[in-house]
This record gives sequence, structure tokens and C-alpha cells, in this order.
Amino acid sequence: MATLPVRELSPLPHGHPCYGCEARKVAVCGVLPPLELAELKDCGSNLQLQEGQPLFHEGDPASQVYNVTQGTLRLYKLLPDGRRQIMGFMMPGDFLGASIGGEHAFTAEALEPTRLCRFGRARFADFGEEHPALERELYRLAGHELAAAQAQMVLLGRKSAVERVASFFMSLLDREERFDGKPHKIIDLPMSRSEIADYLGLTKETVSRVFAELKNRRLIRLAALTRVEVLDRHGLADVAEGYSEA
Amino acid sequence: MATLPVRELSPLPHGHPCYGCEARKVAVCGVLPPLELAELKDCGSNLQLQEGQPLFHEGDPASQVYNVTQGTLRLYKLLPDGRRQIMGFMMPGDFLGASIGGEHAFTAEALEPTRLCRFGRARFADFGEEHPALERELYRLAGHELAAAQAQMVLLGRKSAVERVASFFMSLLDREERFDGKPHKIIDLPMSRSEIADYLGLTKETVSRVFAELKNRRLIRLAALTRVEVLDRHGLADVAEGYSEA
DNA sequence: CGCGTGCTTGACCAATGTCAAGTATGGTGG
DNA sequence: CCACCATACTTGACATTGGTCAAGCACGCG
Repeated sequence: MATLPVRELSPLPHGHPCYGCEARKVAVCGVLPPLELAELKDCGSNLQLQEGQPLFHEGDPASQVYNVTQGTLRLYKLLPDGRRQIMGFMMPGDFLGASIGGEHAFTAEALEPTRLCRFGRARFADFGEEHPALERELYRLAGHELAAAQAQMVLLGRKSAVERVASFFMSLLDREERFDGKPHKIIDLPMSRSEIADYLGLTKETVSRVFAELKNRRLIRLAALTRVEVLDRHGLADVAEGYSEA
Repeated sequence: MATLPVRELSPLPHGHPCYGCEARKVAVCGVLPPLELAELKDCGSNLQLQEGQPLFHEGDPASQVYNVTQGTLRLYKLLPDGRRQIMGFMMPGDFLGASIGGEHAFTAEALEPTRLCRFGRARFADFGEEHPALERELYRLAGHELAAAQAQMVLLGRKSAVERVASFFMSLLDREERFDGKPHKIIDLPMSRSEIADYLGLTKETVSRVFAELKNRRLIRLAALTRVEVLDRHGLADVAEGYSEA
């Protein structure tokens, strides 16, 4: 991958401390009242990545934390022979900062044009100490990530291919609904079949076949290659949880 | 499972605030200087579980946090049809408290006679606020758990059966060595083949066959059913990381 | 309109799961 | 101390799921 230089935007545009964060109920920024949010802006700067561009690699020193405002990142680990496990996808509103011993535990790459706001880890930490609400929020987020990781372990360790894909759709649906509160039917997939496969512990061929099966079972419809319409939400949820595999 | 009443021990024995914690470099207690550790004792009580006895179930309200001092617990989630994924094993020195929204995300059961010290979540939190070292330690632990969960995702999503078992042995070995700093050769397995299988996303038969294969390859020796001797540490590590599967 | 890339589909294969004996181990009671 | 029993582990034969390899298709970009 020809590592393009990361494009630096202006050190945070006027009106908006964490440019774009307020559009969704964004992690971290979301818990701060406007005044303190404005204060936080001095710690951060804006950042843009092109498709395929890495934000950091596994093992890099972790001196920054990030808030995704637009686009999508893939987080992954590689085995020496190239097998890839995608740990998750970061989308607008997600906070990216967890690390142990100051090193990133995975690689983060944009899979489409992506914007983030970046904070120096140290300054961010200082800021956190003065704002317990922020620290509490970070701890809460860590808890959520852990819960998500555990759900993913069940998926990878014990679910069949159909169950994995159904669970994947359900979690994307749930994610959307957590933002605006109202039910959704359409899922837009910013990631390729390969990426879905590497996230679900399958191959791209199996993912493709399972899409076809779910289509035949009238649980979904493919409005386009990257656009899934959920036709039977409850049916899909049942498959995801492992019922109905009679 | 006939849920025996949890056996309550005295509200913490004299000399030792967190009875047994000091034996190993125990999470949480380990970071506190003796004086503050003594102070912490007033928040906690001692607890003993028999083999098979649950500490809490998935979905239970999480009002306590625990430190394991002896024995082993299995943490697991179930699918509706009974498939089980074990998220991990808690052993002496481990801290058990993570939860989201005040609910436990998994079931915890003793797989052998087990002792813990228990703290009320609220009092523990109060104590934490006065001891930043403790809070920092908790945050650090959460980071470690997350890293472990991510490594397990790679294992479950992308590793073969042999690689999984080899990784399992290596992580038990590493765990021992993190405590006393010196290299180990012997691994005692407190858990059954079934439990190993449910942890690694395999069946007990496959686990058994892989044990046999590693024995044939002279990487391990079975000193007893529950006692593994590692004959070739580097060889085993290579298998675990996915090299050498020519 | 044509090309490239990524997606789909098919045929076949390998790894692991399932089911069923058979064997070892450790605990219990004589 | 030994014999027996229950349980857990091992091993074998076979089934199944999902992976591999290869061809064909289709979408989207130029």
C-alpha cells in the first residue's frame, strides 16, 4: 500500500470544536456540555484519510486518540501468513483510543474517505482529569467495547455461517437505531464481501452464498451490491440468535 | 445444578484485608500500599464456592466486584439451544467486575473449589475515587481484558484447531511466567476437555485429537490427564502463531 | 462502450463435527 | 489394599460445513 501522507486539515474549524461530532450522538464529545466542548477543541485537530490509507499500524506507539466523524475504518490483526481478522469497523461517532502499554493492538485503515478529529493523548488525559464526566464516559465505552468483543467471541466460536451473517446485519441495524431511535430497514455496507468475511471468520465466497440464501428465504433483499433491505426483521433476529435452524 | 448457598466466610480474617491476595501479584490489591490495603478490607468479605457453583448468571444485576484468591472460575455465554462459548477462565489474582449497565454479561461458575474476596460495587467505587492508583489500575485491567479478547477473536476467527490448542498452552504458560518471572515447563489444567473445547470454539473430540497430535510431534507430553509438560517451547509458539503449518 | 475488479456460482476437497465404541482414571466401598 | 464403578477421555468411521479453485457475470469507472 502506497502510504499517502495523511492530509492535515486546519487546526479545527471555527464554529465546531469537534467538527461533525454533534451530527450524531458522538462518543466522548456527546457527554460534554457546549462550553466544555468548546474548550476541548484546543486540544484537537482535524484529519482526513483517503480510501485504503492507514491511520496507524499494530505495534505503533499510541500517542493520539481519535473521534470518527465521517467514513469508516477497519481495525484488524494479521497472522504471519497473511490471514486477517477484522476486529471491528469504526464509523461516525466512534471513539478510537484504547491501547495497552502505549502501543496499538491492531491496524486501523480507512476503507472509504474518512474524517476524524485527533487529540494528543496526554492533553486529552489532562482534560479528562478536570472533567470526570469525560472519564466516566471513557470507562463506559471501554465496557461497551468489551461486551461487543464478547458477543463476537460467541459468534466466532459457536455460530454457523448463516447465523454470523444474520448477526452482522442485526448489529448494523441496531447501531443505526441507537442513533436516531427509529426503526430502519435499509443497511448500507461500506465494506467489501472480503472484509465482511474477515470480520465474521468466513471466506468471501461463503458470505456471498449466505447472502443468496437469506435472499431465497425472503429475509433480505439486495437493493444494490452494497445496500441490503431487511424484509423480515424478526426472522433475521431469530436466525442470528440460533433459533430456527431446525 | 443444585444451587448450593454460597458459603460466607468471616467478614475478612484479621491480618489480611484481602485474604490471600498478597500470595500472588494480585490485580487491584497489588497496587495498593499496605496501609491503604488494610483500609480496603472494611469494604470486603470473603467467599467460598464449591465445584460447579455459580457466582452469578448472565443478566444478573452486578452489585459486587470480586478478586479471585484460590481456584478457578469459568465465564461463559450460552446460545438458546445450549451451545456454550467460554469467554475465559479466572484464576488467583484475577479481578472480576466488568459489567455494562449494571448487568453481568456472562455467567461465572467455579470449576473447582474457589475462594474470592468480594466488595460492594458502590463502596468499592467510593474507595476508588480516593485512590487514583486503584482507578488507574482498573482502567489498565480493562485494557488488558480488551486486548485478550481481541487476541481470542483472531484465534476463533482465523486459527486452525492445532493453532488454537497451541495458543491456549502458550497463554497458560505466559500467565504463570508473568507471576514469578521464571520460565515454566508444566501446565496444570484445572478444566476438562469439554471446557477447553468451549473456550477454543472446538469439540472435546477435536481437542483430544489435537493433544495426541502435539504429543506425536514431541511438542508436549502428558504427565497426567490434567498435567501437560511442554517439551519444545519454541516449536509450540511457532505452531500457535501459525508458522510451520507447511 | 469496454475493461477491470469484485461478486457470484459451481464442483470438489479438507477440516472439523457427529456418533458410537472402547479405554483409562480416579474415587468409593468392601 | 484392591476391585468396581462412574465419568471423562480417546479413538475410529462417517457426515457435514465451509474452504478452495476456477469459471462466468455484472457493476461501475473511464
